[in-house]
Amino acid sequence: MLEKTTKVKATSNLHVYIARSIGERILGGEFLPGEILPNEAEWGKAFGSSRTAVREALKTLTAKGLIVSRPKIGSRVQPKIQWNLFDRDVLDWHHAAVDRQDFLHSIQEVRHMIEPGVAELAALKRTPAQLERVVQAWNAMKKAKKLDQTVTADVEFHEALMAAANNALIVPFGIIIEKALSNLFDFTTQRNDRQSEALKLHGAIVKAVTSRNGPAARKAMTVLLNDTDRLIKLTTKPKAKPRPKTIQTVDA
Amino acid sequence: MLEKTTKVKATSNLHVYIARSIGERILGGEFLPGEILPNEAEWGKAFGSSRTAVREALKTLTAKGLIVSRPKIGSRVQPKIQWNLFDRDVLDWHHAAVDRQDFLHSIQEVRHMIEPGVAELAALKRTPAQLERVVQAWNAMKKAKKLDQTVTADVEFHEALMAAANNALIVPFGIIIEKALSNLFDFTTQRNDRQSEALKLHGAIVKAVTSRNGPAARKAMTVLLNDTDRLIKLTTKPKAKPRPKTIQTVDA
DNA sequence: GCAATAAGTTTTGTATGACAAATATAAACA
DNA sequence: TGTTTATATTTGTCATACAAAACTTATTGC
Repeated sequence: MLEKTTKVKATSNLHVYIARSIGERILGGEFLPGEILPNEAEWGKAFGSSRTAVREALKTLTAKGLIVSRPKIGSRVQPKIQWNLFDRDVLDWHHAAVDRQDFLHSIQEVRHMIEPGVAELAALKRTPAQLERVVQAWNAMKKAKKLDQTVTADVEFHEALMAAANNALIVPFGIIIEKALSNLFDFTTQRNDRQSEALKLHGAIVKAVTSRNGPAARKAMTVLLNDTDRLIKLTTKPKAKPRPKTIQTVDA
Repeated sequence: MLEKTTKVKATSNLHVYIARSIGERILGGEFLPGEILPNEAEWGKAFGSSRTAVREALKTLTAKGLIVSRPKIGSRVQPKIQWNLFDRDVLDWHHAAVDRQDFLHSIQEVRHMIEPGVAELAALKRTPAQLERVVQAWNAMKKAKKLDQTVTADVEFHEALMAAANNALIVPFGIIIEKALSNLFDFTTQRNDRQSEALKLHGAIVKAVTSRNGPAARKAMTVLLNDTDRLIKLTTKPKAKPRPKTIQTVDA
């Protein structure tokens, strides 16, 4: 089968490459939960590698919750509930397997749950240093010339906010934000007009966090997210699908 | 306190044991972000194991975002932002390293962000089968005789709700819920009086989800979480702090 | 002197072969 | 029929060797 050489990232590590290859196939639905993968020797033959490299790859997949291995049984794909979708790799593999707009929609739903609360907590619990980081990210957004600089600063802004919320369990969400914004980036290369609007909305958050106004921070974040929703809807307007009719995978 | 025998888990797998040992030490702060771990040969000597087993353990830690390895450099502890705290193992290791009440507090903060939204989405997007699962979990809560049955059913209830929200990115939160409730379990072995109250609050969620009433579901979940907060405060009453002064997150 | 280049060193990465341990399945037995 | 015992398969662990990467130091050329 023809592997696409594009975007392969020239992985210097064989076991990383193997892990990604198998991981993508699991996330892509080729191996369903409950099914047994080919055994290690077979993978080795398939990749032209040693069993050692295969095993290290499988340990990676195990660590991410995708499979479990047992002697005599082999490696079985775990139920989806075990999958670590908040893992950067798993998220990438998942992303490659689902419709882009559905993916963005899922992300925005989660952001709407998390980020207003994050903004509020940040406003209430931030330290001066944490505020400073948020402010600097905002300044970077203002100064940004190219779009990728804007995206980088934008991601930093949201991650700084999360750090300012002073809750370790919130930090992992940064990955979601990053994914969302870098995806949006691809959509919006030509819509620089949105820039100033987005800047203003971020500014409202900065102001609220600075003045320790929790409810205002929450509200400002909600406004920003609504604006992002609008942007997504604009740039990815559906054409052929009168009824989206997204069939959701029902878990057992 | 009498540990349940399952807690030790008598890991039959050496590399799992090694991964946990090193993982706990990283989460415990013994190896700080940016620092280099001992090399693979040294670990092997320390554990009396082969380099192979150590390497598989390190691949596990790498997959969970704790370290990165490079030739000639060694394995370096990643910045915390890379750590997959939503991973069951990492969460356990983290849990072992922080104050229990702080941990529960962090979890509840996140639950307050996520779960009202989950309940609302579930009410709006659930399928009949998904509702059925929620209802059955609730029935199991009613029927439960022993406390551990209650906890199991409670976890199932919240996970069923998450599944009913029909957003793949929400599923990983189940781990957080599980952790919170099993922790609460240890606290509340003697407070069976709470049971009927909790049941009623869960019932309100069932009703709202059944009637597809999003806002009511959101509200009912918030009420339940506030009750849980109260329970935590009761069972872990602070001694030196006369005024807890916990800032309650208010939903819009 | 100093920059570019080469050599050396350390650590992870990969390969190979062997055997141990676990466990589902089949066979033997009471 | 139900229980125990073999057996085959697959992962788990070990030991050893060499390749590849990347930092450090020495050498070379100007």
